[in-house]
Amino acid sequence: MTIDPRQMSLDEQLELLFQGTEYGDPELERNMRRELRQRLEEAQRTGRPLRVYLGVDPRTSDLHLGHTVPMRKLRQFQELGHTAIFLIGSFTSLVGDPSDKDKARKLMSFEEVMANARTYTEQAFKVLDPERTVIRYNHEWLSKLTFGDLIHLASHFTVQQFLARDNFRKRYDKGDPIHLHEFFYPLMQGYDAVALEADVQIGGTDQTFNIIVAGRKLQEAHGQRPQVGIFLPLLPGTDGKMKMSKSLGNHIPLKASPEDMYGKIMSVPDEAMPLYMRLLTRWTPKEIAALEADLQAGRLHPRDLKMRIAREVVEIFHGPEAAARAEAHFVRVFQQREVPADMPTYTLRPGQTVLEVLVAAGLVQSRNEARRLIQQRGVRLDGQVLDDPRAPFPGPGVLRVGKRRFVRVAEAEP
RNA sequence: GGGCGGGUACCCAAGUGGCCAAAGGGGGCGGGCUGUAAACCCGCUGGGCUUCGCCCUACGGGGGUUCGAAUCCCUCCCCGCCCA
Repeated sequence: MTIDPRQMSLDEQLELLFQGTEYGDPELERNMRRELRQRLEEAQRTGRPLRVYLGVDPRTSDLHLGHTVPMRKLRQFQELGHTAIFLIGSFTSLVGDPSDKDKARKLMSFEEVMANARTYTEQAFKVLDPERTVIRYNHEWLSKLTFGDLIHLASHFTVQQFLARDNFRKRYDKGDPIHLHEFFYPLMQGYDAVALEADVQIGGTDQTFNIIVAGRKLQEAHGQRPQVGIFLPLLPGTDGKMKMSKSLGNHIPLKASPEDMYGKIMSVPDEAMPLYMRLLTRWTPKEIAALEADLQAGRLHPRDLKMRIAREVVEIFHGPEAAARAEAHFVRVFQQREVPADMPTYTLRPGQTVLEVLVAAGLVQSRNEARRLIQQRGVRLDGQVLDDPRAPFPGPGVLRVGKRRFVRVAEAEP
């Protein structure tokens, strides 16, 4: 669905672009709205599209649902005819953004980062329009800065400004280390805006400092008009509380299988569903309000709402057929407690014990783990609990560990 | 550079010679409950084994004292605070 900008008034465009955004400070939001309106108006008048960018740091090998929130905002700009720049933080990743962390991050090697960057770009086009996306890498300019350049950039800021950021503040107050190089991160990101001559930068609410304080200031210092910051709420992870991130282990990867993505969404606590609806689905605010009203009135079971959300999200990334299959799988395995349609096969070798099969089939990580699971009655063959690790394996069937680990055990070929 | 305080399992954090494979919390996993892989309750959570117990490896690295060390000593590395 492409939006024809000529069919939307300036104010309608502005409304769309600000939909779902979150600004802690109403003053900031007013200013950003005003500035964006002005730029949209200029773009329309001069025919020069805005340069809108979103940066991601490829510190891990996969994008997750949290990344897609600002990416979809970028997509909206694309659809309104603007230039979308997907910036890979090939250089900033080496340091890691201190914004969302309460501790310093490991330094990474350039090789690691570039390997991750490749997988990022592939995954990014699940959301962005490849025809209208410019991919850039910030090592292109950041690695060329001299020490003198760095000092010049740094001279625009005070230590107090940095220490006023709550994440640095907290670490400072707790006596946790703050490494000097972490202060360079906002400078680097700010310089990205300069190098890209960005009109707009999109980011999560944790990016306020990097975008507003660092980016705008450095652009001004370089004689550019400061960019407009568009901020989106942070998507909570599978724990329902903390920001989704791989390092916290609460992420849902984009490359998860449809079944896995569906299930992971179902495992997110109910309380997080309002945000999931708003940040991940294609539903309009009106539709969301109606669903919430139904939920309130008891006409809609919380689980059913979650299932709809899960299906919608899987559909966005894997298409309608895969989403339907994922839902069927979920109903079958978790509601009806039946075995899934597909599962890996393990071929039995003569004389194997229960314990040996569990290990050999890769269902457990160690023999002790297998013993524990057996003791906890978490191992079943065709529904029968197996309670003796040393017993010979009974025979072919569906071997299940816990709720979601399955292997079809087959008889050895004669 | 000096003084003081620290470095404990996936994370946070107790423990200051044996009762410590190490309290507690989080996370993860298993079970129960549930028309949710939600919430809630119970349990488990280093590896190996001939498993009411035994062996190995583990409390920043290395070395030592001791019948015995996460706990004491030496040394090295790293962090915080104060001073310079």
